[in-house]
Amino acid sequence: MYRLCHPGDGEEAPDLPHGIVKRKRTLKRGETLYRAGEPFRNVYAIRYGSVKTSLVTDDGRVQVTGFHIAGELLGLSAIVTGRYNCEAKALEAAGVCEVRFDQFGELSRQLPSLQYQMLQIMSQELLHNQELMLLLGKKNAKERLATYLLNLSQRFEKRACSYTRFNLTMSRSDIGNYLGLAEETVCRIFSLFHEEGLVTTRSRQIQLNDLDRLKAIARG
Amino acid sequence: MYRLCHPGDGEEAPDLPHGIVKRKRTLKRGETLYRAGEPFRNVYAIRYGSVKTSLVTDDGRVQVTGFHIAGELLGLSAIVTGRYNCEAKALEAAGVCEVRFDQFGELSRQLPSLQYQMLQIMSQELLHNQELMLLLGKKNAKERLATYLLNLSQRFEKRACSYTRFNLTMSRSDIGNYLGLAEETVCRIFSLFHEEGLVTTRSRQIQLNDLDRLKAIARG
DNA sequence: AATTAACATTGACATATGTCAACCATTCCG
DNA sequence: CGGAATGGTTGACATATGTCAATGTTAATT
Repeated sequence: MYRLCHPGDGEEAPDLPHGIVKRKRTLKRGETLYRAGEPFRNVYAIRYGSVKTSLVTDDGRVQVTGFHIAGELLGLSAIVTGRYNCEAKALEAAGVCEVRFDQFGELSRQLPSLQYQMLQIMSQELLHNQELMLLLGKKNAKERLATYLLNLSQRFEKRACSYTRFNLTMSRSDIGNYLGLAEETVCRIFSLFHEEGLVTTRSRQIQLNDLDRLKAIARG
Repeated sequence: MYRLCHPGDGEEAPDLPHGIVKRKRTLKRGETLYRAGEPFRNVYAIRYGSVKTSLVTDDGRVQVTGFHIAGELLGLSAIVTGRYNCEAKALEAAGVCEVRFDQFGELSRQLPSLQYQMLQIMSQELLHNQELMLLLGKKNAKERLATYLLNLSQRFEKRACSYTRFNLTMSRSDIGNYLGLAEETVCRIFSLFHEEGLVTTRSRQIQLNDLDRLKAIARG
């Protein structure tokens, strides 16, 4: 499978012409990659670390729209308006490849598979969004959190990371915000899952002890 | 702007080679265009009428994921898996252009703008999904319904239809389902808006009497 | 290492919205 | 046209989750 940028420890990805097209960039925890309203120039492939994206409404409410980890692509929803509609912020030290979008047309003539790949990525994101709609529209708090944990788990699995034990780089408040729940509700459900032996949490470290039961909960 | 298929009364769109690439199809009210799990072969451009898409969970819960009107494109989230993940059903008599997806690669070599167009459309959809996340995650019932009505209004406006007076082709139950609300709640809010003179409803006909105030409500 | 700030947890209580039920209005179809 | 089916409305009441507040814990900073 074609990759815009290989996630990993920092070796240069061989797929694209060097230099012009992509540029590496590192972010400290809390640093902003782009803000809502800024002109759209680049998409970003995450090499390592994690990034959250969020929208702000006129009246100041915030909606976290996603958490993104190594191998994922950021900024695609900005294509249509030419401006980023959300802001992207590093949740921990992170590295990204900056890919200039205005060179995409050119690039995909040289590399026809890129076009196909792009459709795949965007389609994947649409699919994910639909699952999220289901979560936000129809699931209760337990189901939401279980679904969330399993989704993270799967994404780590794809990236050859441990999928039963990982670090939640986002705060409870971020999780709640993303899932349409209050921070306190997230805490309570974590405690509940902990009591029932489903997960073991120590601060932001989490271990999933019973994937099957979690799946059953996620389904309802 | 390039169009896959011109919405309207049925004249053949001149943009694409006839025949091979696209085929017209008409649907009666309630008829299914595709079902979840079916192999993905086509995307569909709606020429007239309206279509709803919905997901079903293992335990039988349904989530309406969208309502689609003339000029909009259906099926893009199926690209990545090769199967439709939701089902699409006509809300009223409708006409669509069927566009074979396996000819897209070929086609966009002939018509380079198509590729660009495709990115635009998908990006637009991602953007819309994010607004929906905000709605489902952060807005209360009144805000949701106001947002919904305004969104429909805007889409009709783009298509040169009346944007203050239109027909809701979907049931209250569908609207509620889509917005993460009970059918009864939707009814109550409609009644409330009606009492306050914001809208005039007679069954499924609706007239928006005060867009500005609706906008204020939608924002919170 | 001590101090401070940010984050997490838990309890008590409030409330928006869901659920259940009865009834009314439209639309569909023979 | 009439009767049945589907869809819409309203009320009474239940409840999941939010809000507010107090306290504990972890991480950042000097």
